[in-house]
Amino acid sequence: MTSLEEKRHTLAHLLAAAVAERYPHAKPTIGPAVENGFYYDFDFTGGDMPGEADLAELENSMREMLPSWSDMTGTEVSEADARARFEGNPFKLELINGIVQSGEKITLYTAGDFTDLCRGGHSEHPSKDIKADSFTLDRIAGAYWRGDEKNPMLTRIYGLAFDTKEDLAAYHEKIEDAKKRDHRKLGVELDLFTFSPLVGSGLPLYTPNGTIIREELAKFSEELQRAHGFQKVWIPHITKIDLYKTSGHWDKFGDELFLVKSQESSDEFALKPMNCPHHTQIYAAKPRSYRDLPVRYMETTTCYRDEKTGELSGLTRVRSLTQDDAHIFCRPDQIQGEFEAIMNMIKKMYGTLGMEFRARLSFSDSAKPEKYLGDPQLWKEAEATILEVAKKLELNYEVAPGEAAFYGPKIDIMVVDALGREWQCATEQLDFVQPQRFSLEYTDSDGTKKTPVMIHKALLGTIDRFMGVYIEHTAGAFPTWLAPIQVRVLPVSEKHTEYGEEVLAQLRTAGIRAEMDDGDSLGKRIRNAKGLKIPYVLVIGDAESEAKTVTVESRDEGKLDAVPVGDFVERVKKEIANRA
RNA sequence: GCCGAUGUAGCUCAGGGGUAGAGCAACUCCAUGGUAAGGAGUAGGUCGACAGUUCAAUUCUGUCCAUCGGCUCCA
Repeated sequence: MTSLEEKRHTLAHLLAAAVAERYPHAKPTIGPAVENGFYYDFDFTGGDMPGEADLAELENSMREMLPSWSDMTGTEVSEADARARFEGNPFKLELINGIVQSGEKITLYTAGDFTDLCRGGHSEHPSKDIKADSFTLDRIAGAYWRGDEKNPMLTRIYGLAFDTKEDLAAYHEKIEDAKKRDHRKLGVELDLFTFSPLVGSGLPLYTPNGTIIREELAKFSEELQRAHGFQKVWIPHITKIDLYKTSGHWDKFGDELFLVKSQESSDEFALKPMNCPHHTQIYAAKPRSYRDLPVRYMETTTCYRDEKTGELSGLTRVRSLTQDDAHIFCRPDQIQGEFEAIMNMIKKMYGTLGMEFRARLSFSDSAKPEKYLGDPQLWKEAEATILEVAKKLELNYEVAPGEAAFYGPKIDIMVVDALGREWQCATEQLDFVQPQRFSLEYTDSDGTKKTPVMIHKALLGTIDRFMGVYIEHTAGAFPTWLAPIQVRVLPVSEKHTEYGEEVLAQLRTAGIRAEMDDGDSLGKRIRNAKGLKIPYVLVIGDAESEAKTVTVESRDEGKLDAVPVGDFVERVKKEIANRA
C-alpha cells in the first residue's frame, strides 16, 4: 500500500522532471512531501523563471509524463558516480557531502527518464498509484536554501496532493471556509480594526467595536488574576537601554528594539519589547522577606517589537502587541502552587471561550546542558514539578525536550481553533536567570539572602493575536459578553420608534450594549443585523408596543416567543454575567 | 529583510498611452413596512506616493509605501 506521503514525495519528483524538461537550466535541489502536498526548490538563475501563470503548463506536463512512470526504482551508487552525475549542481553536491559524512548510502531513484538523488520513500508504481486528478500545482514562492537567509534564495513550487480528486476538492473547500473566516476580512466587515499606511505596517488601530472586545478580554483575564492574588502595576513604555543590557536582552534581541532618542540627555532609550525587566525593578525597590512571597504583578500593556516587515500579517503578527502579562517572584518551594494556579486560570479562560487546548511541556535537553543557565538541580526539580502539575490537572500534554528557553522550563499552551489549527497563546515560564542578573533577593527564614525564582505568565498571550485567532474561531459570531453590539432593536415602522426608544433605554440602563436601527425596510435591517452576527435582534411592532413585550430573534437559537422587556433584560444580563 | 504577486470610489471589482466605470455602502426623496437586499435620484476617485520616458502617463520604466503568498527567528 502506497502512503499518501509516498505519493506526495513521488509527485515532487514528477514536478522536478516537468521542470527539467521545460527549464533545462534549472538546478533541482530538494523536494519533500509536506502537509497537504509537496514542494520542490529550484535554482533558476541563468535562464527563465516560471511565474504563477506557468504553473498550469507544468501541471499539464506532469500529467502527460505520469503514464510513463510505471516503475520507480532506486539504485545505490558510489560517491564518485553521484558527484559526476550532479556535477554543476552545488546544491546536490552539498547534499552528497552530507550523506557521505553521515555514513549513509547514496541512492538514486529513477522513474521515466528522470533520475534524482533521493533517500527513497516513493510510490513504486506511480502511474498506477497516483490519480492524475488528485494533485495540482498551487503556488510559487521564494525560499532560502536550507532555510537560512544567508544562503541563496531559491524558487519553491508548491503542489497540493491527496489520494483522490474528492479529497483535493475537500481541501479547497476548507481553504475557502478559512478565507471566509479570515480575521483580516472580518475585521473590515465587522468594523473591528484598521491599519493606516501613515501610521505604519503592523500597527493596528482598533475601532470602537474592536476596542470593546479587547477590553472585555482583558477584563476577564484581570478578574481571573485578581482572584488568585495578582496585583496590577503600571510601567512606562520606554526605558533606558541599560535595563536590557543588564537583563541580557540587549545582546539577544537588540535588533528588534525600536530605539528612542532623547534630545535633552545623552541617555539612549528603547520602547519596551517585554515587561519583565521593568517589573523586576518594582520588586527590587524595597527589601523582601520570605513572608512577602509570592509577589505577583500583572499588567495588560503594550510592547513594541521591530519585526521584519515581510512577516507582518493582520493581527497575528504585529509590531505593537498588548499582552495580559504577569510576573511572579517566589521561592522555589512555591513553584508548584503558582504553576497550578496559573494553569487553573488558563483552563477557566479557554473553557469559557469554548476552545480546547493542549499543553507542551518545554523542557531542557539533557544532552546539551550548556544551552541552559541556572542551577541544574533546580532545573531538574522544576521540570519534575511541572510534570506533576500537568498530571494532577489532567492536562492533555506532551513533553518536548529541548524546547525550553535558556532561562527556564515552561508550559506552552497550544489552543485549537474551529478549523483544527493550533495557535500558541497562553504560556507560563520559569526564569532562573533574570532574578540573578538583577540581583533580586529576599531574606529567608534563617536570615540569609536568597534569590527568588521568577515566573512569566500570560493567559491570552498577545491580545491582538488572540483576537485574530478568536475572530477566525468564531467566524465573528462572538459570545454575547464579547459581542460589540449585543442587542439591536428593529421597530417595524416609524410609529414604533417611540416604544423602541423605551426598550433601548431599558437595555442600556441594564448595561447591555444595544442600539436601534430604524432606517430601511425591515427585511434589509434583519439582513444587516444577521451579517453583523448580532446575538439578539428585537423586532417590535403594534403587538409588542401594546403588550410592552419584545419579539426576540436569537442568533444561536432562532426565533423566540415574545416576552416582557424586563424578562429579556434579565436573560441577557445573566448571560453576560456568566460569560455564557 | 529576501523571493514572487498585487495596489482603480468606504467595500468587491471591470477597464486601459488621449486625465475613468459597475454593484453594494453613503446622502436625498418616495414607500408605513412583521423576519436575509422595496423604489427613484444625487454625490463620491491626484487610478498607492514620488521620479523618468513621451506631444500626452492612471496605463510604460524606476524607486519608495502598503497589502497578499512564501522563507527565518521569537523575550
